[in-house]
Amino acid sequence: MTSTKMSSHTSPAGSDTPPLPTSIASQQHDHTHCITSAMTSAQDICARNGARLTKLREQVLRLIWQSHKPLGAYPLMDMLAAESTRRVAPPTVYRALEFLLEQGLIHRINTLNAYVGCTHPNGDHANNFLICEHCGVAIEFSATALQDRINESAADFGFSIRSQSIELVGSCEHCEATDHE
Amino acid sequence: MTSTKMSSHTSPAGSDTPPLPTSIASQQHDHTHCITSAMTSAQDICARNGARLTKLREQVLRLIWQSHKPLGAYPLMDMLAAESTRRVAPPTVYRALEFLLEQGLIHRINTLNAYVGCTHPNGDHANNFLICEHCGVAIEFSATALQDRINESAADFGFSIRSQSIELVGSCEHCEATDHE
DNA sequence: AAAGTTTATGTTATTATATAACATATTTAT
DNA sequence: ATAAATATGTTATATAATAACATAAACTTT
Repeated sequence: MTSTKMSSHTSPAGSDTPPLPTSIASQQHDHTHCITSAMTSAQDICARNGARLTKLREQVLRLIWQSHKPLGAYPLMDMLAAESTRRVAPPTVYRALEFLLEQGLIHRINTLNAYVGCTHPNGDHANNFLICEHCGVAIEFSATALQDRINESAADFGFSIRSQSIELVGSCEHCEATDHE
Repeated sequence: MTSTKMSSHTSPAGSDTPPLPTSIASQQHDHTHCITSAMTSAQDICARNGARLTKLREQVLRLIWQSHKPLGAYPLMDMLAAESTRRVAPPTVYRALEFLLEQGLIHRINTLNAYVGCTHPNGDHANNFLICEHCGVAIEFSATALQDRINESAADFGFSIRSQSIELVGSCEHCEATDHE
């Protein structure tokens, strides 16, 4: 059995999320790969949508992808300012975020008022997250059986879903194992 | 077949939510009953918890229960000010909200930054909502099958859930039927 | 009932998050 | 080259929430 980089990107049993590493939480994955893959994917998607991934937007996306921890708009603004000579104002950040949200390249985590890269911007884009209170990492996941129950619940009430937000806050495997008071 | 007040409080098939009227969305339910029942229930719960449901806290809860539409802290503040002679500052509101959240009497809707009365403060308190973009009503629901899939997804990742937020945004049955552009 | 303790509320200031409105620059289309 | 559309810059402001400290009300102990 040969070990490759991709071999660390396995899914837990029962989950539909295919390329999404459990090990994101344990910081043991090839994150450089995450970034380059996200940037390439972003270019493809924007090209396909006839949307312009400008220098600024690309820079914002790259900064968000520095980690799997949702990043607030103001910290992001500071990072942009640090990489630039001129000052950066809120609308600059929020417009880039708006664009990236529209293109499905990032998600907004409502419980944190923060933004994180979408790990499967091509597929379902289901917007389901496991958010660790200890390390700050947000793990995106999808599961057909879960989505079926969601759709069922909505149908029971005659409700039409336009967008959904499922955010489970707690402790990831790594942090649960580690000692945290 | 005799028609009673409670008869309107039926649940859709497949849902576990027992006393929760579909008709909340269509504004055809006995809302006075919602309020009085919520206030009585609140008193019981606080008494049981040894928590003090003060005049202010009760007033805030009553104001939140004026409708099934999540209410922002600042609108709530204005309503409090309108009912009083003195001015009301944010901490007054937020402390009352914090108390009511702790007692499980209200929920915070993250996608709206707003607060709504909990329609089953005794039971699961699952924090699942259908939020209508058109009329603003938030319908709380619970479903065992859904919760099972949620727990399953978390377990797949070795994740321990401390709190969860499921918010489905779209159109309620009534608004979907009605003409809205 | 008086004194001490805890809990709740009042008050002022500030932090955090996000958007409105308008100006300038850049890119795309004609 | 010009016009139109799109993106970014800039200033001001709206909206949401909390920190820090002062006062008041409620319970507790004697």
